[in-house]
Amino acid sequence: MPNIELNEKKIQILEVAEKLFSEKGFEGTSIRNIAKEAKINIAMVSYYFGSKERLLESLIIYRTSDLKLKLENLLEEDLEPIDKVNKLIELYITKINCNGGIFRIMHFELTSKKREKTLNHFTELKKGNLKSLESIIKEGQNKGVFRKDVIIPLITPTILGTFFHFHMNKIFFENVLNLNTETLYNDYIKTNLTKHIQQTIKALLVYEN
Amino acid sequence: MPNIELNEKKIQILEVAEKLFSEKGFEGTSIRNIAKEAKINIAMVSYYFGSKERLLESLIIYRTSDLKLKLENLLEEDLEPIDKVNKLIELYITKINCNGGIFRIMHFELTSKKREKTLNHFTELKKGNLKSLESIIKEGQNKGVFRKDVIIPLITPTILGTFFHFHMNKIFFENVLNLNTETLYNDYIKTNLTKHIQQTIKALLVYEN
DNA sequence: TACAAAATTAAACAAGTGTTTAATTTAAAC
DNA sequence: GTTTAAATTAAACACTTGTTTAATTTTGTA
Repeated sequence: MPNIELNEKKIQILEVAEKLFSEKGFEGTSIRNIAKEAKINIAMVSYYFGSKERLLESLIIYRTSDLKLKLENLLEEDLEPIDKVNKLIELYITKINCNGGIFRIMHFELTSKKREKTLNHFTELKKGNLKSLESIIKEGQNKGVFRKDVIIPLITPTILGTFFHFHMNKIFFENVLNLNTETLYNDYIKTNLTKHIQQTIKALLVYEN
Repeated sequence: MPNIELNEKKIQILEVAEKLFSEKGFEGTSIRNIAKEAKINIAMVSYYFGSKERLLESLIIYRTSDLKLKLENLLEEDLEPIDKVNKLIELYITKINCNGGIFRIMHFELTSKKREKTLNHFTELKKGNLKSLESIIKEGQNKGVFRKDVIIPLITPTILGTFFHFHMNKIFFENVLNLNTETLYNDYIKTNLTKHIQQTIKALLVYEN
């Protein structure tokens, strides 16, 4: 196995792997599939990454490394709490939407009992994200603009879950909402779905029963 | 291949398959895994269901057949729209939660490009569910208790997505929320998570901006 | 008891899996 | 130009995959 850093070739392999994993799942994608699509020899995956499992690990780190940073920057900005929440939602969606399909893989494959060890990096990421969200919400609660009886850890499932569920039922929603082209579908996410989630979270945070 | 109806043995196989599929994914589970766990010969799966793919199909039909009925019954009940929505949420969660892990499989595996053909039954189910939800919401809108600018098809992603996302990150939330036993975890879903979703949807539906 | 259908089995099938090997080519350094 | 390390390759490795076969056992019926 060569140097641990990512070179051009490794990135090329990662991106092909991401595409195939997101289309056919981790188990459903063979190294030969990846090699063929990336036009490399099947031995190169083991040569560069060590194993298929470690390829997945590299992919996750490759894709998630800058999200943490962006979230932390958001905390420092001079914005009202509700605007921070809206920006956080937007950040999540654009980030996830721009990155091939890795988040779909994470959402899925990383929860299976088989892959508990690969989970570590992902768990740390999630804990960090939750902390960022927590500080925003608490700021809003202290300012008296957010209600205090919301369960903060359950807000992320609502944000991400809504998005993922929409994404996972792509074919269904393309059909129901008449999103015939890829552009229409992506625009719908960028505008309507994002707005729906923001509207939902805002209502949850400020609505007095 | 014998009779198409389900006998005791077929159900036993279905339930083992459900367990393993939900733990390790469809591709990650072999017929030999299923056969061993169900204590049957590996040929029996092909004998009873024809193929692994058709086994999955049978499993989905087996698990979803009564959900449609229960939803339609809910429509007929004499309840306020918001109570119907709350009951619908509760129905979804208990139904999904009681059924091993098939919904997790559906959520995932049925969205991959590989399995488009198996999708049909599932798509019909989703369309029916959406219609039921739509009629409840519109009733509320006509009565003037629900706002009229919500995008109805996006409500299901928020309900189910929140639940699934929580479920998929089980290990993470067990950790964060100190749900050390299986009972604690299930109770949390039954009470707090359900309430969170109901609270969220209610806020979305009645909150005036 | 005898017969036929259904259920069950072990074995084999061909194809695909991730990984390793050892040989060869390419690139870089001296 | 020679030497050394890295990159790339085809072939083989042992193993698992879903499915089928053909033989055997079990079950139900007349």
